[in-house]
Amino acid sequence: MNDVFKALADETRREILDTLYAKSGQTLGELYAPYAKSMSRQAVMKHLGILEAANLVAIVWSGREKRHYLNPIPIHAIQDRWIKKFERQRMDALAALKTALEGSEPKGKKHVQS
Amino acid sequence: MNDVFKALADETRREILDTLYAKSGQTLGELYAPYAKSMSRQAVMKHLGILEAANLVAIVWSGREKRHYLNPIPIHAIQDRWIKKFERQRMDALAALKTALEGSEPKGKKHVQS
DNA sequence: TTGACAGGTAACCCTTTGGTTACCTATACT
DNA sequence: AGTATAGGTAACCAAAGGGTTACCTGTCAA
Repeated sequence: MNDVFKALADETRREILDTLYAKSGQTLGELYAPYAKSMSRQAVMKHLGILEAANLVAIVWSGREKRHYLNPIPIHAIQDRWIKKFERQRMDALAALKTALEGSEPKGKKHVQS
Repeated sequence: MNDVFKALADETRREILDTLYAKSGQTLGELYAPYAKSMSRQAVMKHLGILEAANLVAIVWSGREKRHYLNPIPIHAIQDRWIKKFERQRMDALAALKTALEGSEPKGKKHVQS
């Protein structure tokens, strides 16, 4: 799961996933197009390689074309095994935070740092 | 939001959030304890600094002690503004992926790469 | 069969990151 | 007042990251 978090840490890679979300099965050439002015094809290839290694993208070759398919499973795994937990007690945590922030400056003995 | 993804990309930092989830309001010393054998207090401090910068953790000083509180909002934001979308069409994406994988090796003309 | 096209490999470069050590500051305790 | 305690700063380091350029390979179409 660490690979997935690492993969998602990069803006470009998240954009690529968004692009594949909009239309799965795109080739490297197609995925590269939007970045043609900002980075090399090889750079995009590296990003796709990382997404592939994290299993976020599955590859299907057809002839000389490589098609990229979004695999939603790892994202779901993160949602399910990690985020869900924090989501569950969100209000509790917020309440605790609020209380802590409130009770933190009486009588000048304690002080908060924004 | 990029800061949040970056912050979550590190295993240690995710562990720290887990620790704060279990018990919010811990001091640096307390949070450092589990890592005492594997890394320096300063290293843990840096991680906390990154979590703080990403607004995942809020600080309250009381005397010479620094209390760390989990802030669940950024995690919720990621869940809501990013993951939710993928979650929504999960089955569609999986179906498309499955179809692509199936239709990819007839007549030896096409081949799949695991 | 040859050339254009889709993609891959490798070496290299600079910056960021995660960690270290050494030393400093501020609060609390006695 | 003096010392232990909680935390902070700074300089430094090796490795990982994101990118580049140059060149190679495999497939399609004329």
